[in-house]
Amino acid sequence: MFRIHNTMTRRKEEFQPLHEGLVTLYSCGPTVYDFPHIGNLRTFLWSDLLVRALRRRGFEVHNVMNVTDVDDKTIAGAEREGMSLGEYTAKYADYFFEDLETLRIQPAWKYPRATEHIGQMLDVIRTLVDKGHAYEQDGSVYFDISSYPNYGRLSGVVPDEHTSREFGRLDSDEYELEDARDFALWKAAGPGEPSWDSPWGPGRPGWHIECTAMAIEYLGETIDMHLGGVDLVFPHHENEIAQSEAATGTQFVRFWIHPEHLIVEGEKMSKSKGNFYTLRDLLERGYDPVAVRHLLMTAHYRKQLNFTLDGLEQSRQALARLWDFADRVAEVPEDAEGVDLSAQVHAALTKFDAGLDDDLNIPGAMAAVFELVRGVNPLLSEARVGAEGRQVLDFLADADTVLGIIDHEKGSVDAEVDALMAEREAARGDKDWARADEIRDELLAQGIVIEDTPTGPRWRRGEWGVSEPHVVRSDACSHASAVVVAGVQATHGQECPCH
RNA sequence: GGCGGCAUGGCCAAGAGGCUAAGGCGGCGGUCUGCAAAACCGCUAUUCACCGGUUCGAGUCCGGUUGCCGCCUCCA
Repeated sequence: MFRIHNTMTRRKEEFQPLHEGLVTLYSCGPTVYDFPHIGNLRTFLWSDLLVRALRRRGFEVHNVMNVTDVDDKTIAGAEREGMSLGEYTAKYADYFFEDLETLRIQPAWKYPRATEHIGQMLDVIRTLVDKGHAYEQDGSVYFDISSYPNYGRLSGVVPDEHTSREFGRLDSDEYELEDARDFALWKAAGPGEPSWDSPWGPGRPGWHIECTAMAIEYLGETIDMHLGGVDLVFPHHENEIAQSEAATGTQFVRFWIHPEHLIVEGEKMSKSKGNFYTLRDLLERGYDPVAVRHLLMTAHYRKQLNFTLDGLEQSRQALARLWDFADRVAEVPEDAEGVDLSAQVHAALTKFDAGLDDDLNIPGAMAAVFELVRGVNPLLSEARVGAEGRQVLDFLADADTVLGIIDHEKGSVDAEVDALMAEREAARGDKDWARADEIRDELLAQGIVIEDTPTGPRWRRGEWGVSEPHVVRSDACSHASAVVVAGVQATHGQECPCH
């Protein structure tokens, strides 16, 4: 039984989809005007984890994430970089998709672009005007909040004239509105701005209407889940509800899910504070993207995550433990005799599922994985794990369909390393410790750690997460050429001018 | 100013009133090892920001105080 917190009711509720076996999920996606920062990515990651958890529960999931490619920022950005709006947004959309892939975020079912759904938006706006929920003024169309009595139910925020005036919305708005709270569904084109034809003259859609139109287009008038960062609760999601339900006359969203923001070193992330990170920034510092993924999911989604470089280091160590464990289990010979592990694996699986089902408690689920690691590790050391180790590997693979952090490449060593290891074994046989240690040091310098176990020596990477050279795709950023070799921090430490 | 959220060991972080307060990282001691490494064991929170209250019983519920964060304005 899957339970999830619903912002509308402010409590955890048992989830069942409207249509048996199929979950419809709409997640607010990026506005493609800049590189995604780690805060953006955390929200997208939680959307990914939700989808993965639902799929593991046996549901088919139709998840849609919009790409906002027309608004004030994209228009201004295209102007600044001397590109067309289409070229400009395509460039940043590519960066967005690259980052998702780097973080092992599975592709959504659909990624609709706002500019490709202008017709559907105009349909909704026309319906709202016809039904008396919206009005035209000077070529723009506004939603009449007073026509929708339930406004404010999601956020608890009901702006009144006093609030609006205090924050200058009246002054800053060049239009004369009947009600200061009303928001734009359609904006009349300004000079030189990209525009589309409409019954009210050339213009472009307001931000809120895009989600309504595209959600209805792909998922229907009532969707099971809608996810977005907490900052979107008001006014974005509040406005979505108002315009959607006013247009369709039926419930728009059954479950509202809002991941909290992350903060950096205890403070809100902002460019002016110098604590603003993109994924690329972290990769250039030599961190493994999987460590970033791990760190972003260490705190429950409804709690703020304090993102620190020290935390990234902790994640790196935790992954090293996990990966080395998985390798050691995988290295057990097929025909080895061993003890029964089914009870331990079953306990881990039970606790793992309980975590996922309880409002997506990934930290709790992850604890189940580590408890199994601690339970099986001593058996490995004593060579008491046999063919039953397969159960452990199956569990890890199963858990990883949600977590997405366990799968990794161990890589291989070349013949020269093999030869050195053999030579070292021979030296040890002769009790030539000096030569044996010399070889071990030599391999260590190459980033390869040798461990002597009861069943013979084994090798592993010395610095999981920083030893692999990681080159950001050259077309993504011509300055990003950071290469980290064998656990040695990159010397390329300059800020990229393009960031 | 209005509204909302959070405060758990050195760090990160679970914990829908009641077994000895998960898990990860780090530190110290030990076992194992030719020495290491890894792994494991023990120690590192008689206590959950502070003050009251409800209850047989509260980290978990209520009120207050302090601190931090967020929304109210573009924002994941």
